[in-house]
Amino acid sequence: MNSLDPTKPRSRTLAPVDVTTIQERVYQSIRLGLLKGEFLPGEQVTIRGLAEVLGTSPMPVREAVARLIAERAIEQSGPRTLRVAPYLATEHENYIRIRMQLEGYAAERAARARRTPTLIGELRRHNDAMSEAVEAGDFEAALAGNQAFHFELYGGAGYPQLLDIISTLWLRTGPIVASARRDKALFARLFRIGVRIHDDAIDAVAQRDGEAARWAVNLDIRSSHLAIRRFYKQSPDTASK
Amino acid sequence: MNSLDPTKPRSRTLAPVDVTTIQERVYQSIRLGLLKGEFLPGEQVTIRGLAEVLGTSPMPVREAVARLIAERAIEQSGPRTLRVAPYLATEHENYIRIRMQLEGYAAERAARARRTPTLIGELRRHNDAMSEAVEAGDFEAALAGNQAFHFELYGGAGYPQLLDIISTLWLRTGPIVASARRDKALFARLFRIGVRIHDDAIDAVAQRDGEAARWAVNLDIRSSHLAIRRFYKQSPDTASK
DNA sequence: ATATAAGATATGTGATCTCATATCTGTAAG
DNA sequence: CTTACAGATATGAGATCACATATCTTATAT
Repeated sequence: MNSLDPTKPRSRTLAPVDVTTIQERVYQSIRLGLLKGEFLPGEQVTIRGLAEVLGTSPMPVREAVARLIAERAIEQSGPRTLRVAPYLATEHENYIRIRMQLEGYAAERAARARRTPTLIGELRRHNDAMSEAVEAGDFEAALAGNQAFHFELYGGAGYPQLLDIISTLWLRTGPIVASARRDKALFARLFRIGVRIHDDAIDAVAQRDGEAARWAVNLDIRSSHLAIRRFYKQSPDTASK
Repeated sequence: MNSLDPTKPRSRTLAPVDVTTIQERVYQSIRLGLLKGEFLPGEQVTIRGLAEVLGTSPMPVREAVARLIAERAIEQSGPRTLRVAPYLATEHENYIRIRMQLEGYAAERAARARRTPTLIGELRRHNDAMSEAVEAGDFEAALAGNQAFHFELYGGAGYPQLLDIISTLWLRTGPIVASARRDKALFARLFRIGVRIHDDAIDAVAQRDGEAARWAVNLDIRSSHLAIRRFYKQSPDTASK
Protein backbone atom coordinates (compact mmCIF):
# COMPACT_ATOMS: atom_id res chain seq x y z
CA MET A 1 0.00 0.00 0.00
CA ASN A 2 2.60 2.42 -1.16
CA SER A 3 3.16 2.69 -4.86
CA LEU A 4 -0.35 1.49 -5.48
CA ASP A 5 -2.12 4.17 -3.51
CA PRO A 6 -4.10 5.97 -6.22
CA THR A 7 -4.29 9.16 -4.17
CA LYS A 8 -0.54 9.52 -4.14
CA PRO A 9 1.13 8.60 -7.43
CA ARG A 10 4.43 6.76 -7.05
CA SER A 11 7.14 9.23 -6.37
CA ARG A 12 9.22 10.24 -9.35
CA THR A 13 11.74 13.01 -9.63
CA LEU A 14 9.09 15.41 -10.82
CA ALA A 15 9.65 18.76 -9.16
CA PRO A 16 6.56 20.28 -7.62
CA VAL A 17 4.99 22.70 -10.00
CA ASP A 18 4.57 26.39 -9.24
CA VAL A 19 0.98 26.76 -8.12
CA THR A 20 1.03 30.44 -7.23
CA THR A 21 -1.30 32.61 -9.22
CA ILE A 22 -0.09 34.58 -12.18
CA GLN A 23 -1.22 37.72 -10.43
CA GLU A 24 1.09 36.97 -7.53
CA ARG A 25 4.07 36.37 -9.77
CA VAL A 26 3.35 39.52 -11.72
CA TYR A 27 3.16 41.46 -8.48
CA GLN A 28 6.46 40.10 -7.19
CA SER A 29 8.12 40.72 -10.51
CA ILE A 30 7.10 44.38 -10.69
CA ARG A 31 7.93 44.84 -7.02
CA LEU A 32 11.44 43.47 -7.55
CA GLY A 33 11.85 45.67 -10.59
CA LEU A 34 10.94 48.73 -8.55
CA LEU A 35 13.46 47.83 -5.86
CA LYS A 36 16.18 47.09 -8.40
CA GLY A 37 15.67 50.46 -10.03
CA GLU A 38 14.35 49.17 -13.33
CA PHE A 39 11.75 51.89 -13.26
CA LEU A 40 12.40 55.60 -13.09
CA PRO A 41 10.45 57.77 -10.67
CA GLY A 42 7.53 59.32 -12.53
CA GLU A 43 7.85 56.88 -15.41
CA GLN A 44 4.57 56.09 -17.08
CA VAL A 45 3.48 52.50 -17.24
CA THR A 46 0.55 50.81 -18.89
CA ILE A 47 -1.26 47.67 -17.93
CA ARG A 48 -1.11 46.29 -21.45
CA GLY A 49 2.55 47.20 -21.75
CA LEU A 50 3.49 45.41 -18.56
CA ALA A 51 1.37 42.45 -19.53
CA GLU A 52 3.21 42.11 -22.82
CA VAL A 53 6.64 42.41 -21.23
CA LEU A 54 5.71 39.83 -18.62
CA GLY A 55 4.12 37.56 -21.18
CA THR A 56 0.61 37.48 -19.76
CA SER A 57 -2.78 39.03 -20.33
CA PRO A 58 -3.81 42.38 -18.86
CA MET A 59 -6.03 40.78 -16.23
CA PRO A 60 -3.45 39.62 -13.67
CA VAL A 61 -1.52 42.84 -14.19
CA ARG A 62 -4.56 44.91 -13.34
CA GLU A 63 -4.86 43.37 -9.92
CA ALA A 64 -1.13 43.47 -9.27
CA VAL A 65 -1.15 47.16 -10.17
CA ALA A 66 -4.13 47.72 -7.90
CA ARG A 67 -2.08 46.33 -5.04
CA LEU A 68 0.88 48.52 -5.93
CA ILE A 69 -1.40 51.54 -6.05
CA ALA A 70 -2.58 50.72 -2.54
CA GLU A 71 1.07 50.65 -1.48
CA ARG A 72 1.60 54.02 -3.17
CA ALA A 73 4.34 52.57 -5.35
CA ILE A 74 2.31 53.32 -8.46
CA GLU A 75 -0.17 56.14 -8.75
CA GLN A 76 -2.82 57.40 -11.11
CA SER A 77 -1.62 60.68 -12.50
CA GLY A 78 -4.63 61.24 -14.72
CA PRO A 79 -7.90 59.76 -15.88
CA ARG A 80 -6.26 56.92 -17.78
CA THR A 81 -2.64 57.20 -16.80
CA LEU A 82 -0.47 55.23 -14.43
CA ARG A 83 3.02 56.09 -13.39
CA VAL A 84 5.66 55.07 -10.93
CA ALA A 85 5.58 57.36 -7.89
CA PRO A 86 7.58 60.45 -8.85
CA TYR A 87 10.23 62.19 -6.82
CA LEU A 88 8.75 65.10 -4.91
CA ALA A 89 11.21 66.73 -2.54
CA THR A 90 9.03 67.40 0.49
CA GLU A 91 7.04 64.21 0.16
CA HIS A 92 10.23 62.21 -0.01
CA GLU A 93 11.56 64.02 3.02
CA ASN A 94 8.45 63.02 4.92
CA TYR A 95 8.95 59.40 4.03
CA ILE A 96 12.55 59.68 5.20
CA ARG A 97 11.38 60.87 8.60
CA ILE A 98 8.91 58.03 8.88
CA ARG A 99 11.56 55.55 7.85
CA MET A 100 13.90 56.88 10.52
CA GLN A 101 11.23 56.30 13.14
CA LEU A 102 10.32 52.84 12.01
CA GLU A 103 13.67 51.50 10.94
CA GLY A 104 15.36 53.07 13.93
CA TYR A 105 12.87 51.31 16.15
CA ALA A 106 13.41 48.02 14.35
CA ALA A 107 17.19 48.33 14.72
CA GLU A 108 16.85 49.12 18.39
CA ARG A 109 14.69 46.09 18.99
CA ALA A 110 17.01 43.87 16.97
CA ALA A 111 20.02 44.96 18.98
CA ARG A 112 18.21 44.10 22.19
CA ALA A 113 16.89 40.78 20.93
CA ARG A 114 18.12 37.30 21.80
CA ARG A 115 19.92 35.47 19.08
CA THR A 116 22.40 38.14 18.07
CA PRO A 117 25.42 35.87 17.30
CA THR A 118 24.05 34.40 14.09
CA LEU A 119 22.54 37.73 13.21
CA ILE A 120 25.91 39.45 13.44
CA GLY A 121 27.46 36.86 11.14
CA GLU A 122 24.79 37.44 8.52
CA LEU A 123 25.08 41.20 8.80
CA ARG A 124 28.86 40.99 8.31
CA ARG A 125 28.36 38.77 5.31
CA HIS A 126 25.91 41.17 3.66
CA ASN A 127 28.05 44.18 4.40
CA ASP A 128 31.17 42.51 3.03
CA ALA A 129 29.33 41.57 -0.12
CA MET A 130 28.12 45.13 -0.44
CA SER A 131 31.60 46.50 0.09
CA GLU A 132 33.12 44.24 -2.54
CA ALA A 133 30.39 45.08 -4.99
CA VAL A 134 30.97 48.80 -4.52
CA GLU A 135 34.70 48.46 -5.13
CA ALA A 136 34.06 46.29 -8.16
CA GLY A 137 31.70 48.92 -9.51
CA ASP A 138 28.77 46.52 -9.51
CA PHE A 139 26.10 48.86 -8.32
CA GLU A 140 23.25 46.48 -8.80
CA ALA A 141 24.87 44.02 -6.43
CA ALA A 142 25.73 46.81 -4.01
CA LEU A 143 22.10 47.87 -3.97
CA ALA A 144 21.03 44.29 -3.31
CA GLY A 145 23.62 43.93 -0.56
CA ASN A 146 22.49 47.10 1.11
CA GLN A 147 18.90 45.96 1.02
CA ALA A 148 19.82 42.53 2.35
CA PHE A 149 21.75 44.10 5.21
CA HIS A 150 18.90 46.33 6.29
CA PHE A 151 16.23 43.67 6.14
CA GLU A 152 18.43 41.16 7.91
CA LEU A 153 18.86 43.70 10.68
CA TYR A 154 15.21 44.65 10.90
CA GLY A 155 14.21 41.00 10.74
CA GLY A 156 16.19 40.55 13.92
CA ALA A 157 13.60 42.62 15.75
CA GLY A 158 11.37 39.60 15.36
CA TYR A 159 8.15 40.92 14.10
CA PRO A 160 7.08 40.32 10.58
CA GLN A 161 4.46 43.05 10.62
CA LEU A 162 7.09 45.72 11.13
CA LEU A 163 9.21 44.26 8.35
CA ASP A 164 6.19 44.31 6.12
CA ILE A 165 5.48 47.98 6.64
CA ILE A 166 9.11 48.93 6.20
CA SER A 167 9.27 47.01 2.96
CA THR A 168 6.37 48.98 1.51
CA LEU A 169 8.24 52.15 2.42
CA TRP A 170 11.26 50.86 0.55
CA LEU A 171 9.01 50.15 -2.38
CA ARG A 172 8.14 53.84 -2.54
CA THR A 173 11.63 55.19 -2.10
CA GLY A 174 13.19 52.33 -4.10
CA PRO A 175 12.97 53.80 -7.58
CA ILE A 176 14.15 57.15 -6.25
CA VAL A 177 17.27 55.75 -4.64
CA ALA A 178 18.01 53.30 -7.40
CA SER A 179 17.71 55.82 -10.19
CA ALA A 180 20.35 57.96 -8.55
CA ARG A 181 22.90 55.32 -9.44
CA ARG A 182 23.30 56.97 -12.80
CA ASP A 183 25.68 59.32 -11.06
CA LYS A 184 28.40 56.72 -10.57
CA ALA A 185 30.69 58.91 -8.46
CA LEU A 186 27.92 59.99 -6.10
CA PHE A 187 26.69 56.47 -5.76
CA ALA A 188 30.13 55.04 -4.98
CA ARG A 189 30.72 57.69 -2.34
CA LEU A 190 27.30 57.13 -0.83
CA PHE A 191 27.80 53.39 -0.62
CA ARG A 192 31.29 53.61 0.87
CA ILE A 193 29.86 55.75 3.65
CA GLY A 194 27.04 53.25 3.96
CA VAL A 195 29.43 50.36 4.51
CA ARG A 196 31.14 52.22 7.33
CA ILE A 197 27.87 53.11 9.00
CA HIS A 198 26.80 49.51 8.71
CA ASP A 199 29.95 48.55 10.60
CA ASP A 200 28.87 50.87 13.38
CA ALA A 201 25.44 49.27 13.36
CA ILE A 202 27.01 45.81 13.62
CA ASP A 203 29.08 46.94 16.58
CA ALA A 204 25.97 48.33 18.23
CA VAL A 205 24.19 45.00 17.78
CA ALA A 206 27.24 43.15 19.10
CA GLN A 207 27.18 45.28 22.23
CA ARG A 208 23.39 45.05 22.44
CA ASP A 209 23.28 48.81 22.45
CA GLY A 210 19.82 49.60 21.13
CA GLU A 211 20.27 53.34 21.22
CA ALA A 212 23.47 53.14 19.18
CA ALA A 213 21.83 50.83 16.65
CA ARG A 214 18.97 53.25 16.20
CA TRP A 215 21.42 56.07 15.82
CA ALA A 216 23.47 54.25 13.18
CA VAL A 217 20.44 53.38 11.09
CA ASN A 218 19.13 56.90 11.28
CA LEU A 219 22.50 58.23 10.19
CA ASP A 220 22.50 55.81 7.27
CA ILE A 221 19.05 56.89 6.15
CA ARG A 222 19.82 60.54 6.61
CA SER A 223 23.11 60.44 4.75
CA SER A 224 21.52 58.55 1.88
CA HIS A 225 18.74 61.10 1.78
CA LEU A 226 21.14 64.01 1.55
CA ALA A 227 22.96 62.44 -1.37
CA ILE A 228 19.70 61.71 -3.16
CA ARG A 229 18.48 65.23 -2.64
CA ARG A 230 21.65 66.63 -4.11
CA PHE A 231 21.34 64.32 -7.08
CA TYR A 232 17.82 65.46 -7.85
CA LYS A 233 18.70 69.07 -7.31
CA GLN A 234 21.34 68.92 -10.02
CA SER A 235 19.25 66.87 -12.41
CA PRO A 236 15.58 67.53 -11.74
CA ASP A 237 14.53 66.33 -15.19
CA THR A 238 13.86 62.83 -13.92
CA ALA A 239 11.60 64.12 -11.19
CA SER A 240 7.86 64.48 -11.37
CA LYS A 241 7.55 65.83 -14.92
CA MET B 1 -19.61 84.97 -25.30
CA ASN B 2 -21.01 83.57 -22.15
CA SER B 3 -24.16 81.56 -22.40
CA LEU B 4 -23.48 80.88 -26.05
CA ASP B 5 -20.10 79.35 -25.60
CA PRO B 6 -20.70 75.78 -26.79
CA THR B 7 -17.80 74.46 -24.79
CA LYS B 8 -19.41 75.55 -21.55
CA PRO B 9 -23.17 75.05 -21.46
CA ARG B 10 -25.10 77.80 -19.76
CA SER B 11 -24.96 77.28 -16.07
CA ARG B 12 -27.96 75.65 -14.50
CA THR B 13 -28.35 74.31 -11.07
CA LEU B 14 -27.19 70.91 -12.15
CA ALA B 15 -24.92 69.50 -9.48
CA PRO B 16 -21.66 68.13 -10.79
CA VAL B 17 -21.92 64.41 -11.25
CA ASP B 18 -19.75 61.96 -9.38
CA VAL B 19 -17.02 60.99 -11.80
CA THR B 20 -14.99 58.77 -9.54
CA THR B 21 -14.68 55.19 -10.64
CA ILE B 22 -16.95 52.54 -9.24
CA GLN B 23 -13.89 50.74 -8.01
CA GLU B 24 -12.91 53.72 -5.91
CA ARG B 25 -16.35 54.02 -4.36
CA VAL B 26 -16.44 50.31 -3.65
CA TYR B 27 -13.06 50.56 -1.99
CA GLN B 28 -14.08 53.48 0.19
CA SER B 29 -17.31 51.78 1.11
CA ILE B 30 -15.66 48.56 2.25
CA ARG B 31 -12.96 50.54 4.03
CA LEU B 32 -15.55 52.51 5.96
CA GLY B 33 -17.39 49.33 6.78
CA LEU B 34 -14.22 47.85 8.22
CA LEU B 35 -13.60 50.91 10.38
CA LYS B 36 -17.20 51.01 11.57
CA GLY B 37 -17.05 47.40 12.62
CA GLU B 38 -19.52 46.08 10.10
CA PHE B 39 -17.24 43.13 9.53
CA LEU B 40 -16.09 40.67 12.14
CA PRO B 41 -12.44 39.68 12.35
CA GLY B 42 -11.97 36.45 10.42
CA GLU B 43 -15.31 36.80 8.69
CA GLN B 44 -15.37 35.29 5.24
CA VAL B 45 -16.26 37.51 2.34
CA THR B 46 -16.79 36.81 -1.33
CA ILE B 47 -16.28 39.05 -4.30
CA ARG B 48 -19.67 38.21 -5.75
CA GLY B 49 -21.33 38.66 -2.38
CA LEU B 50 -19.87 42.11 -1.85
CA ALA B 51 -20.74 43.06 -5.42
CA GLU B 52 -24.36 42.16 -4.86
CA VAL B 53 -24.60 44.04 -1.57
CA LEU B 54 -22.99 47.09 -3.14
CA GLY B 55 -25.13 46.82 -6.25
CA THR B 56 -22.36 46.43 -8.79
CA SER B 57 -20.67 43.75 -10.79
CA PRO B 58 -17.77 41.68 -9.43
CA MET B 59 -15.23 43.53 -11.55
CA PRO B 60 -14.77 46.72 -9.48
CA VAL B 61 -14.92 44.69 -6.30
CA ARG B 62 -12.04 42.53 -7.44
CA GLU B 63 -9.70 45.46 -7.70
CA ALA B 64 -10.93 47.07 -4.51
CA VAL B 65 -10.32 43.79 -2.70
CA ALA B 66 -6.87 43.55 -4.27
CA ARG B 67 -6.06 46.91 -2.72
CA LEU B 68 -7.40 45.83 0.66
CA ILE B 69 -5.32 42.67 0.47
CA ALA B 70 -2.25 44.80 -0.12
CA GLU B 71 -3.17 46.75 3.02
CA ARG B 72 -3.57 43.46 4.91
CA ALA B 73 -7.14 44.33 5.81
CA ILE B 74 -8.39 41.33 3.87
CA GLU B 75 -6.41 38.17 3.38
CA GLN B 76 -6.57 34.97 1.41
CA SER B 77 -7.06 32.16 3.87
CA GLY B 78 -7.22 29.42 1.26
CA PRO B 79 -7.08 28.71 -2.43
CA ARG B 80 -10.38 30.40 -3.16
CA THR B 81 -11.26 32.03 0.10
CA LEU B 82 -11.11 35.60 1.31
CA ARG B 83 -11.65 36.77 4.83
CA VAL B 84 -11.33 39.84 6.96
CA ALA B 85 -8.03 39.78 8.86
CA PRO B 86 -8.66 37.64 11.94
CA TYR B 87 -7.65 38.42 15.49
CA LEU B 88 -4.36 36.75 16.35
CA ALA B 89 -3.07 37.73 19.76
CA THR B 90 0.65 38.11 19.11
CA GLU B 91 0.17 39.61 15.65
CA HIS B 92 -2.21 42.17 17.08
CA GLU B 93 0.22 42.96 19.85
CA ASN B 94 2.89 43.65 17.25
CA TYR B 95 0.63 46.06 15.44
CA ILE B 96 -0.06 47.79 18.74
CA ARG B 97 3.66 48.35 19.25
CA ILE B 98 4.05 49.75 15.77
CA ARG B 99 1.06 52.01 16.28
CA MET B 100 2.55 53.32 19.50
CA GLN B 101 5.72 54.26 17.65
CA LEU B 102 4.00 55.90 14.74
CA GLU B 103 1.05 57.52 16.44
CA GLY B 104 3.21 58.61 19.35
CA TYR B 105 5.55 60.25 16.90
CA ALA B 106 2.66 61.94 15.09
CA ALA B 107 1.24 63.26 18.36
CA GLU B 108 4.63 64.57 19.39
CA ARG B 109 5.06 66.41 16.11
CA ALA B 110 1.53 67.78 16.27
CA ALA B 111 2.10 69.16 19.75
CA ARG B 112 5.22 70.93 18.58
CA ALA B 113 3.66 72.27 15.39
CA ARG B 114 2.52 75.80 14.67
CA ARG B 115 -1.20 76.38 14.45
CA THR B 116 -2.23 74.64 17.65
CA PRO B 117 -5.13 76.97 18.66
CA THR B 118 -7.57 75.84 16.01
CA LEU B 119 -6.34 72.29 16.43
CA ILE B 120 -7.16 72.34 20.13
CA GLY B 121 -10.67 73.56 19.41
CA GLU B 122 -11.28 70.73 16.99
CA LEU B 123 -9.85 68.18 19.38
CA ARG B 124 -12.12 69.39 22.18
CA ARG B 125 -15.09 69.22 19.85
CA HIS B 126 -14.39 65.63 18.84
CA ASN B 127 -13.72 64.55 22.39
CA ASP B 128 -16.91 66.15 23.66
CA ALA B 129 -18.89 64.45 20.94
CA MET B 130 -17.28 61.18 21.87
CA SER B 131 -18.03 61.69 25.54
CA GLU B 132 -21.68 62.48 24.90
CA ALA B 133 -22.02 59.50 22.60
CA VAL B 134 -20.59 57.19 25.24
CA GLU B 135 -22.99 58.44 27.91
CA ALA B 136 -25.89 58.15 25.49
CA GLY B 137 -24.87 54.59 24.76
CA ASP B 138 -24.36 55.34 21.07
CA PHE B 139 -21.27 53.28 20.52
CA GLU B 140 -21.15 53.78 16.79
CA ALA B 141 -20.92 57.54 17.28
CA ALA B 142 -18.38 57.08 20.05
CA LEU B 143 -16.24 55.00 17.75
CA ALA B 144 -16.48 57.67 15.06
CA GLY B 145 -15.65 60.41 17.57
CA ASN B 146 -12.62 58.53 18.80
CA GLN B 147 -11.40 58.06 15.28
CA ALA B 148 -11.99 61.70 14.40
CA PHE B 149 -10.07 62.81 17.48
CA HIS B 150 -7.05 60.71 16.69
CA PHE B 151 -6.84 61.67 13.06
CA GLU B 152 -7.38 65.31 13.83
CA LEU B 153 -4.46 65.10 16.21
CA TYR B 154 -2.17 63.19 13.86
CA GLY B 155 -3.13 65.47 11.01
CA GLY B 156 -1.72 68.29 13.08
CA ALA B 157 1.74 66.82 12.57
CA GLY B 158 1.41 68.07 9.05
CA TYR B 159 2.39 65.24 6.89
CA PRO B 160 -0.11 63.35 4.88
CA GLN B 161 2.17 60.37 4.32
CA LEU B 162 2.27 59.59 8.01
CA LEU B 163 -1.49 59.91 8.26
CA ASP B 164 -1.80 57.55 5.35
CA ILE B 165 0.28 54.83 6.96
CA ILE B 166 -1.48 55.17 10.28
CA SER B 167 -4.84 54.88 8.59
CA THR B 168 -3.90 51.55 7.02
CA LEU B 169 -2.93 50.34 10.48
CA TRP B 170 -6.35 51.37 11.76
CA LEU B 171 -7.86 49.47 8.89
CA ARG B 172 -6.24 46.30 10.18
CA THR B 173 -7.07 46.77 13.82
CA GLY B 174 -10.44 48.38 13.05
CA PRO B 175 -12.61 45.27 12.88
CA ILE B 176 -10.90 43.91 15.98
CA VAL B 177 -11.60 46.99 18.07
CA ALA B 178 -15.06 47.56 16.69
CA SER B 179 -16.24 44.01 17.19
CA ALA B 180 -15.41 44.26 20.87
CA ARG B 181 -18.33 46.64 21.27
CA ARG B 182 -20.58 43.68 21.70
CA ASP B 183 -19.48 43.74 25.31
CA LYS B 184 -21.33 46.94 26.18
CA ALA B 185 -19.93 47.30 29.67
CA LEU B 186 -16.35 46.79 28.61
CA PHE B 187 -16.75 49.18 25.75
CA ALA B 188 -18.28 51.93 27.89
CA ARG B 189 -15.50 51.61 30.42
CA LEU B 190 -12.86 51.64 27.71
CA PHE B 191 -14.28 54.75 26.13
CA ARG B 192 -14.68 56.65 29.38
CA ILE B 193 -11.01 56.07 30.05
CA GLY B 194 -10.30 57.13 26.48
CA VAL B 195 -12.06 60.46 26.94
CA ARG B 196 -9.95 61.23 29.99
CA ILE B 197 -6.72 60.32 28.25
CA HIS B 198 -7.75 62.50 25.33
CA ASP B 199 -8.08 65.37 27.76
CA ASP B 200 -4.51 64.79 28.82
CA ALA B 201 -3.47 64.76 25.18
CA ILE B 202 -5.25 68.05 24.57
CA ASP B 203 -3.48 69.58 27.56
CA ALA B 204 -0.16 68.35 26.20
CA VAL B 205 -0.86 69.96 22.84
CA ALA B 206 -1.93 73.18 24.57
CA GLN B 207 1.37 73.28 26.40
CA ARG B 208 3.28 72.22 23.29
CA ASP B 209 4.68 69.36 25.28
CA GLY B 210 5.58 66.78 22.64
CA GLU B 211 6.76 64.19 25.10
CA ALA B 212 3.53 64.35 27.08
CA ALA B 213 1.45 64.11 23.92
CA ARG B 214 3.33 61.00 22.86
CA TRP B 215 2.86 59.56 26.31
CA ALA B 216 -0.87 60.22 26.32
CA VAL B 217 -1.41 58.62 22.94
CA ASN B 218 0.64 55.60 23.88
CA LEU B 219 -1.37 55.19 27.04
CA ASP B 220 -4.57 55.40 25.03
CA ILE B 221 -3.42 52.74 22.61
CA ARG B 222 -2.10 50.51 25.35
CA SER B 223 -5.21 50.74 27.52
CA SER B 224 -7.41 50.02 24.54
CA HIS B 225 -5.24 47.04 23.71
CA LEU B 226 -5.53 45.59 27.18
CA ALA B 227 -9.30 45.81 27.07
CA ILE B 228 -9.43 44.19 23.66
CA ARG B 229 -7.16 41.41 24.75
CA ARG B 230 -9.35 40.67 27.72
CA PHE B 231 -12.42 40.65 25.51
CA TYR B 232 -10.94 38.10 23.14
CA LYS B 233 -9.62 36.01 25.97
CA GLN B 234 -13.09 35.58 27.40
CA SER B 235 -14.75 35.01 24.05
CA PRO B 236 -12.21 33.59 21.63
CA ASP B 237 -14.89 32.21 19.33
CA THR B 238 -14.83 35.29 17.15
CA ALA B 239 -11.10 35.05 16.71
CA SER B 240 -9.35 33.30 13.87
CA LYS B 241 -11.67 30.27 13.68
C1' DA C 1 -28.44 5.78 11.90
C1' DT C 2 -24.02 6.58 10.09
C1' DA C 3 -20.57 6.92 6.65
C1' DT C 4 -19.06 7.23 2.11
C1' DA C 5 -19.23 8.68 -2.50
C1' DA C 6 -21.19 11.07 -6.32
C1' DG C 7 -23.29 15.12 -7.92
C1' DA C 8 -24.22 20.09 -7.57
C1' DT C 9 -22.87 24.62 -6.23
C1' DA C 10 -19.89 28.38 -5.28
C1' DT C 11 -15.75 30.95 -5.93
C1' DG C 12 -11.33 33.09 -7.27
C1' DT C 13 -8.62 33.47 -11.50
C1' DG C 14 -7.91 34.53 -16.08
C1' DA C 15 -9.24 35.83 -20.98
C1' DT C 16 -11.77 38.50 -24.07
C1' DC C 17 -14.76 42.07 -25.57
C1' DT C 18 -16.79 46.77 -25.33
C1' DC C 19 -16.74 51.59 -24.38
C1' DA C 20 -15.67 56.37 -23.43
C1' DT C 21 -12.09 59.34 -23.86
C1' DA C 22 -7.37 61.12 -23.57
C1' DT C 23 -3.43 61.36 -26.49
C1' DC C 24 -0.98 61.16 -30.57
C1' DT C 25 -0.45 61.84 -35.78
C1' DG C 26 -0.76 63.77 -39.97
C1' DT C 27 -2.62 66.95 -43.09
C1' DA C 28 -4.11 71.28 -44.57
C1' DA C 29 -4.78 76.11 -43.94
C1' DG C 30 -2.76 80.59 -42.76
C1' DC D 1 7.22 77.31 -40.82
C1' DT D 2 3.65 77.33 -37.53
C1' DT D 3 -0.97 76.28 -36.04
C1' DA D 4 -5.36 74.11 -35.85
C1' DC D 5 -8.37 70.50 -36.71
C1' DA D 6 -9.79 65.84 -37.84
C1' DG D 7 -8.90 61.16 -37.81
C1' DA D 8 -6.55 57.26 -35.69
C1' DT D 9 -4.62 55.04 -31.74
C1' DA D 10 -4.08 53.78 -27.04
C1' DT D 11 -5.72 53.12 -22.45
C1' DG D 12 -8.15 52.20 -18.07
C1' DA D 13 -12.72 50.62 -16.56
C1' DG D 14 -16.23 47.54 -16.63
C1' DA D 15 -18.97 43.40 -18.15
C1' DT D 16 -19.23 38.80 -19.44
C1' DC D 17 -17.69 34.26 -20.22
C1' DA D 18 -14.91 30.15 -19.13
C1' DC D 19 -12.46 27.14 -16.07
C1' DA D 20 -10.51 24.51 -12.35
C1' DT D 21 -11.47 23.16 -7.97
C1' DA D 22 -12.87 23.56 -3.12
C1' DT D 23 -17.00 23.03 -0.52
C1' DC D 24 -21.48 21.70 0.34
C1' DT D 25 -25.63 18.39 -0.63
C1' DT D 26 -27.71 14.47 -1.22
C1' DA D 27 -28.48 9.86 -1.90
C1' DT D 28 -27.11 5.24 -1.35
C1' DA D 29 -25.23 1.40 0.94
C1' DT D 30 -23.93 -0.87 5.08
